[in-house]
Amino acid sequence: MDDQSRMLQTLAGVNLAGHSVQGGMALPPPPHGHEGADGDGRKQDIGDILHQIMTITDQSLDEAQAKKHALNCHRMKPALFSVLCEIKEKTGLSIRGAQEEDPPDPQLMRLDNMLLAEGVSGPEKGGGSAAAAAAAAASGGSSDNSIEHSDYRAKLTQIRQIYHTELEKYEQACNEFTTHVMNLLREQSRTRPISPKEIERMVGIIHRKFSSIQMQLKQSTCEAVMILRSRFLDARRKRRNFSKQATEILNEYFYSHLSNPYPSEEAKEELAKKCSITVSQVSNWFGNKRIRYKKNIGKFQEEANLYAAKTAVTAAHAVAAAVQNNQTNSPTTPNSGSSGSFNLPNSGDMFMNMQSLNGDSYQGSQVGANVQSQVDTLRHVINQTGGYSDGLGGNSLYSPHNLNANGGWQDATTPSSVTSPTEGPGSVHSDTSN
DNA sequence: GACGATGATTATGA
DNA sequence: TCATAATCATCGTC
Repeated sequence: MDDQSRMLQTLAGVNLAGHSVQGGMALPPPPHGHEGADGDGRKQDIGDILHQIMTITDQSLDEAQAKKHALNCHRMKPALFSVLCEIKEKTGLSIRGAQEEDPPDPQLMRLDNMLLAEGVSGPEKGGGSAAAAAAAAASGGSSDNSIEHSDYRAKLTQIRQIYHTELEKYEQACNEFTTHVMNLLREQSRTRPISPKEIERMVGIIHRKFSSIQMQLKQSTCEAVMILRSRFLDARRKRRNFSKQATEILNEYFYSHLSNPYPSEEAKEELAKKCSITVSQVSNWFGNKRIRYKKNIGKFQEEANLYAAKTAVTAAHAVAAAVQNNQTNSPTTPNSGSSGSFNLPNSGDMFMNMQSLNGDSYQGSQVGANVQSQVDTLRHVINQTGGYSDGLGGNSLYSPHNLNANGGWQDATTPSSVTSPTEGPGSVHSDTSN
């Protein structure tokens, strides 16, 4: 037996009077029977009320208001009201039993977590995001991606702003609608039994509806962030040629350190700073350069000559100045009869001769950390002009005799290891052993 | 669009 | 961990 019929029966139990309802829904004919005169009176009352209730919606607003007032003042109202409340309470319990204790939506939780991690929701993370930072760290990049980072941050901030604006709008709309519904319910509670719990339940329903809208908003935001992120990461993969100046700096270093083109960390950092690229980009560049140079020495010959010639003068000047300086500082130094000019050998390690220039090593002299590289360059020029031939080919001006038989660069015997005691900490000389 | 140059990535080895 | 070698993907030039 359902609640409604039970209600009617309950009402019938208190002597429901039979009445046909005019102009509207017809109630089933009430049972007639065995009631007395007093019962007839109550039947009449209830019949009136039912009639009024059933016809109230068919009437104009004024008429309805008048009827509502009449109903409110009816002597049977409290009894009817309590019955309705009882029924509604039971109905409400059954509904609550089915709907209460909603477990948190895992999808919503995921969305929330992601938005939080990306810095879209939650407290402001300085406009940045963990993703951007992680991506930067992963690339080993420091400042190279600053432009992309700021771009990413700006876009993320935009998304964040839109998200919060929309969220605010939704919340406002939700609150307004809730208030409106609550007012309506309170208003209606004058004529029909609406318990505070029921209002609460209604509010819950509204909130659930709005939260589903919110979820859509969160989903869209997440998608936007994902797209932005993938674009950002793709952009990072994009190759951009280094500036001409940067390439020149790197090439100069490479060809002037051809005997050992392995820049130290410090050297890399300095090169990176000079070229406005990252240290890892410098490493990449040298890695590529080494392998490509080794693979096709002939192809790089011209380039090598070019850079060697370019730096030769500088190198010569620097070495000469250093020697002169050394002579000035130690006038009685033996074997200083070279007068700053090099007795260049056609074979053997030029560097060793440089070392014996003053009858001693560079220790104590201020020749500078770049001497070895300059020697490399000089050696190149010497080879070029002096027709050094190592049998690799007639056109090998700058012969790669730094490459060992295995195709690798000399390591332990490279000048770098020889000069290491004299090199200052700030030297850009390569000392990375292979 | 083809092609070479070049920066980045990845697998591998010492 | 770093260097090498191979490879990918994009850029720049013709």
